[in-house]
Amino acid sequence: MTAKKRNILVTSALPYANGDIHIGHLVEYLQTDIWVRFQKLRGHNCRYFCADDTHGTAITISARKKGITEEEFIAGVSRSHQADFAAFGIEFDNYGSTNSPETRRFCEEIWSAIRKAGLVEEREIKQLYDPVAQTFLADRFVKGTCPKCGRTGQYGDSCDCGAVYSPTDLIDPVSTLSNTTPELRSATHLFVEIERCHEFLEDWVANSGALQPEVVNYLKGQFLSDALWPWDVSRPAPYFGFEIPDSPGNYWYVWFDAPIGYMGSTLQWCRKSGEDVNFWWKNPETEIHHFIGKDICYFHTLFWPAMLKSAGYTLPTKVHIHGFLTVNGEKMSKSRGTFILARTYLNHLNPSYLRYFFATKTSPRVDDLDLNFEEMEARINADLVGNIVNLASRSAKFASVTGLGDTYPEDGGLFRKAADLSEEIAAAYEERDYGKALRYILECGYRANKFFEDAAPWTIRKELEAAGGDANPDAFRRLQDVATVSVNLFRQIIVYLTPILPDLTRQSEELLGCRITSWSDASEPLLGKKIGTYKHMMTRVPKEGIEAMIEETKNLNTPSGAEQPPASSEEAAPASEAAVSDDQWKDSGQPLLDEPMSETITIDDFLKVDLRVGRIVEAEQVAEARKLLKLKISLGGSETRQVFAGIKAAYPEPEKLIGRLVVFVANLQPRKMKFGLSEGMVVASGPGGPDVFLTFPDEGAKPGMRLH
RNA sequence: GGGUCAGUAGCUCAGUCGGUUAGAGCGGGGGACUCAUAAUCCCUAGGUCCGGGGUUCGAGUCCCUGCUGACCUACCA
Repeated sequence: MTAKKRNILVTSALPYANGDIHIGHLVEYLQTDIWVRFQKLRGHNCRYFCADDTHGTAITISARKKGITEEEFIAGVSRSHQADFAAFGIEFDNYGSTNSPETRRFCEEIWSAIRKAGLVEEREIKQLYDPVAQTFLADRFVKGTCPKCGRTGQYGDSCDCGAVYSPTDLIDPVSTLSNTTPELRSATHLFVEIERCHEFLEDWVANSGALQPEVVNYLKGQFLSDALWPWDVSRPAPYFGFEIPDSPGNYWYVWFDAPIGYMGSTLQWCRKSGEDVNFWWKNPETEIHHFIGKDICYFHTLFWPAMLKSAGYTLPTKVHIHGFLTVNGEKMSKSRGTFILARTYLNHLNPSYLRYFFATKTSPRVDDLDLNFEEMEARINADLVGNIVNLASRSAKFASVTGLGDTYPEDGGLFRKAADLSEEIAAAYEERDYGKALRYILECGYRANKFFEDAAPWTIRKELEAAGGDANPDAFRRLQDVATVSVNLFRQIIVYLTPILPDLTRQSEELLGCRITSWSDASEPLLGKKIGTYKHMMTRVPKEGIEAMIEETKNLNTPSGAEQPPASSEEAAPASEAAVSDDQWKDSGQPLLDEPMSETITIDDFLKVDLRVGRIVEAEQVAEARKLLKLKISLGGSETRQVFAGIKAAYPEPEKLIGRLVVFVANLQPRKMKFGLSEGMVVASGPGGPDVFLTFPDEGAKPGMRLH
């Protein structure tokens, strides 16, 4: 290892102060934390800074909903974020907030620099304004009818039909904040003419080495091949953020101050620790590493370097860009129970599992990363518990009897071999290729277990016992040798794993009676020590923990769940009364009890569902399917849809359905099923199985008619 | 429609500058052992390296083309 001590400043993207930390966030913070711990273990002067991203309209809205000020709101979120991070062992040197005097200081400095550089232009733009909520409306806060196809309930920027437009083009626009009609107002906005940095950016992107090759391609093809659009960095009051000093009534857009929050957080730490902020941000001898997700690549690879460059700050040494998290191969989903909050995870599973599993999946590429629970279980159980922790468990049992010898015994070159891997493993960590690092580390584990197996210390112990006490010093010596080797091989592995599993290191230190403070500890054997009694370091992944976590996530997200716990009982009460009421039909209240009413929706919500009268023109069994019938629904004219409906048990003779009219959900996203594409849904009631009852329109209805 | 990336054993992946019989872990099958959290160790399973062309003495590895998938983008990030 080179003796040169590097200065390394590291950041993770600032989490937005508008929601809880979930496992998707953790992909980034865990991989950054691992990288930082690695650099520190290598003896470098490394600091990790982060902060909450606290500005913008969304924060104001959330605070209002709770009836508190924005400052109160973000303070609460910050506490919760930091608690979650700490529980996962993510250690920042400073965790700040963009709503801080330190961040404001840098905003002002950088702003005046880009003003001076002639990058700022003013322009009038027309925008929808909500007079009730007293705010200008971003695209996603306006809904209305698409000017092209006439669909209702579309967002301000685009329609499901594919049309793209500006919110001012919407017919009957409605503010989603107040449900009132917004008015058109014009306002002055400030734009950064980033195109003036085009040449610099092109060069930096291509030649700095700061970006992954696929990112370079992406930026070149997607942005740098054309003129760069001016960047709108201001928002008119009221806006929760910092007022622009030379443009009263205007505020910096949240994305202007977010990356500057990195600097603000650094300064905060500098003030506490007596360091010079310029040593970290204006120093060619200091490296700056940003870890971000691919969604915010644009801001960090174009705007941010342009801002830094204009203000004379150090450009990023490396922007480490990672992909998104999927769960069981799909996007995280609230209803499937895979939109898992950090806290929910912590309620059921050991954070080390996730640290380890994410590490196995981490590569320097921008690829998405999949969390498959079965795979996670298998890898933790096999790699960590079976291979590595088990090595400690089995060797410590003997080592605690014999202690470690004073000289390192002959081990067939195993210790040497693992020590020789030191730089390769380090290189893999450095490149953020933790999966590769772990492959090397696990090899050490296999070799160590094999050594232990071949040496068979349990048979040596039997020799000892047969001889009775100390009567066989040779056997004792051999037993001590085996223990010394295997404990040391274990310790090497633990040194290498320390960035990923700091808790496991702590437990190992206790067992070994010796701290692990440096990467080079892996190259020096530990000798002449007593070894403590082994205590379990890690248990296998509890299946029920995973299930309970998913269950809890589902409950957090269903209307009848934790948010409104009394809902079902309250609503059930009147239904029970109905059951005993004296109406002539004597209908039971049971169905309503079985499936309580959903929460209230607006007419717009309802209109989203396009219900049509359809005629079943074909109906057939799907031989291999347990529950499905294949239907062809005509909507009149030549319009037909193929549908797979789970009604086989209720309608065992599909040919009897042919010709009948049904109510049909016509705009449901098509779904690929095992037997083909299902392009909608027929409406039916009942609990399922044989008790499914299709809904038939009254006489006179024609295929294609919409239900209102 | 344009772009980026990927497609290697049931699963997750490794395969450096093109070079000899394509690898690992998990899982499966068989065996051994008992120190250890049913963990460990040994043996084994045989995949047209997505398909098709081409370059080459030689291609999983380079070029072209097709297919499939993920993501981005579709004249406001």
